[in-house]
Order: sequence, then structure tokens, then C-alpha cells
Amino acid sequence: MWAQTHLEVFKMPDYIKKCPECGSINLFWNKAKGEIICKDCGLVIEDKMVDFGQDWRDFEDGDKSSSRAGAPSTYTQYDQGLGTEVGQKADLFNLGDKDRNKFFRLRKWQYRISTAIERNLKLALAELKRVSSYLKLPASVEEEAARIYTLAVQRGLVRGRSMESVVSGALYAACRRHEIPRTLDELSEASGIDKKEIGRTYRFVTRELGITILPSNPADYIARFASSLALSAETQSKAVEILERAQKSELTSGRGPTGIAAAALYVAALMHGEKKTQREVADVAGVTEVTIRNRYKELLDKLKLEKEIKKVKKKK
DNA sequence: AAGACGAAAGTGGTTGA
DNA sequence: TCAACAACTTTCGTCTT
Repeated sequence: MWAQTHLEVFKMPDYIKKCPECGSINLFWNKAKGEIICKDCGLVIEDKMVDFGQDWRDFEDGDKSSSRAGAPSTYTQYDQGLGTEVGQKADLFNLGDKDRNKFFRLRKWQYRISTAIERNLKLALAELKRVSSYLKLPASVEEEAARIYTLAVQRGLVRGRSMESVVSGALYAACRRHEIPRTLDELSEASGIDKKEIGRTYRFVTRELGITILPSNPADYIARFASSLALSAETQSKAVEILERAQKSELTSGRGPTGIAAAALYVAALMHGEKKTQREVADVAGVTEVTIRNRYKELLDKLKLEKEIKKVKKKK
């Protein structure tokens, strides 16, 4: 019962669309095992998807405790709370000398196997937390990023790249997937990694992991830009409306989403008499005035907004 | 004097041969 | 792998408020 309710928390991650090995989209999700398997080539694409909590079992003597407990596993902990320790300290008192030696041997052993990947993860996730809290990202995004990073490590994608850049790339991807995009500039500022580098690893990682990224929607930027410009809610919704119209006129395809969002905001501000300079808007949006001007001009041309703006001017 | 506008040249990334 | 290309930037001169 417990396991059932918990299984539902873990859905098939929808960004895994195809097998990274053979490209097949013929995937099978084995719920019970928590694996996603490519039916064509048999590759196990994802495991460790299901949280059974800390599933302690005593290997030393079978019936001691069968407690199944623990918080949902989380990727923001480097071993996902699933680390297996050989034996428990209390057991020591029940062991004879022979067994005690065995106990220590096993411990040492398991310590050695795990170190490489886990040590990397531990460091990386600390960095990830730092950056994400700097950007005030919600926990869900952080979780997603940690998950992406974990996958990347398991796939050996970090090799040859700095750990930090992969972390940033994972965060960037996670933001995009949660439709609360941050610009590369913001990530760059928060992490201290070069913007290009983040972009590169981001593309690389998403491609290698077969993560599908929806093209970011300019509207997702509006709220954030508007609030840092201290614009009213009406202006904000006007900007969104303008954006929708722009999208219908196919003004948005191929253009940088931030530029479009910035221009829409600029126009909306004009129409509500909350005039901001192009420079102000450009700064928060991370684009130049020129770009805003270009988008702005296109908006006026195609959407016939001139009248609406003139109305405002006349009122004054 | 500050902001808006536009032209021209440069940059980094994508695409298609 | 290279060249063409579109989007965006930088820079700068001119016009408007």
C-alpha cells in the first residue's frame, strides 16, 4: 500500500523520448523495477527511478528488522538517500572476532567501490545548491537539475568538462523544462562560468541524454522582467496579450525570446503611460536597445499598434 | 542633455553542401 | 569542414523631446 502511493510520485520522465543508444522511441517502462528499457536494443536508460525508501535488510541475521522507512529519495542528496552501509554499529556487539573482521573488510570494500562517482556528485550537488539558491530557483527545478546532472555523471559526460559548467548546463535545462527560464547571462553570473561554456555543455548534455527542450516561450520572461521594472499588473498582462498577437503573426519564430519579451513589455509600458526607457528594459532583459528597437518596430508594423499608442499620447 | 532612431560593421552560432 | 546566413551586438552619428 505504501509502495503504491509512493510509486505515483514518480512518473515516467517525459523528457526521455528516445533511446540514446539506438534512437528508438520504442521504450518500455518497467514500473516494478523502476527502469526504462529500450525494447529495440535493450539498453537500460533509467534506473533508480523508484523510491523504496531506505530499504534496510540485515544480511547478518535475517529476521532482525524489516523496517521499511525513509523519506522519498531525492537527487539533491548525492547518494539519493539510498546508500548502503554494510551492517550497523549495533551489530558489532553481537559478533564474534571472526565475524568482526569480516564486518570491517566488507565496510572497507564497499567504501572503495563507491567513491569515484559519489565524490563527484557530492561536490557537484553542493555547487548546484549554491547556484540555485543564488538564483532563487524553486526546489523542483533544483531537483530536476540534480537529476540531469546525475544522469550526466553516470553516462560519463562530465569527463573533459568542468564540473561547474555541467552543473550550470543542467540547471539551465531544468529551468527551461519548468518554463521558468533564466537567461544564460544570469546563469553565468551566478555560477561564474562563461556564458558560451554553459551554452555548449547545455546543448551537449541535452543532446546526449535525449532530453527534449521546448523552445522557450517569451511569455515566460514577462513576469520576471516586469517585476524588476516595477511595472503594473495591467501592463504585464497587456504585454502578454501583445505577445500572443505577435505569435499569431509569426513574428516570434527565429527571434531571441528575450528580445521579443522586452519589446512587448516596452510597448505595453508605453501604452499604459508607464514609460520606461529602452535602456532600462534592455538591461533587465539582457539585450541591447537596438534589438528592442527592431522588435518594437516590427510589432508596430505588423500589429497596427500605432493607434493605441497615439491614443495614450493624446490623453496627455 | 538624454533618449530614440537607424546605419554599418563585427561576432557567434546554425545550416547545408 | 567550410561557407553562407540570420540574429544579435557594438559603435556611432543624427534627430527629437
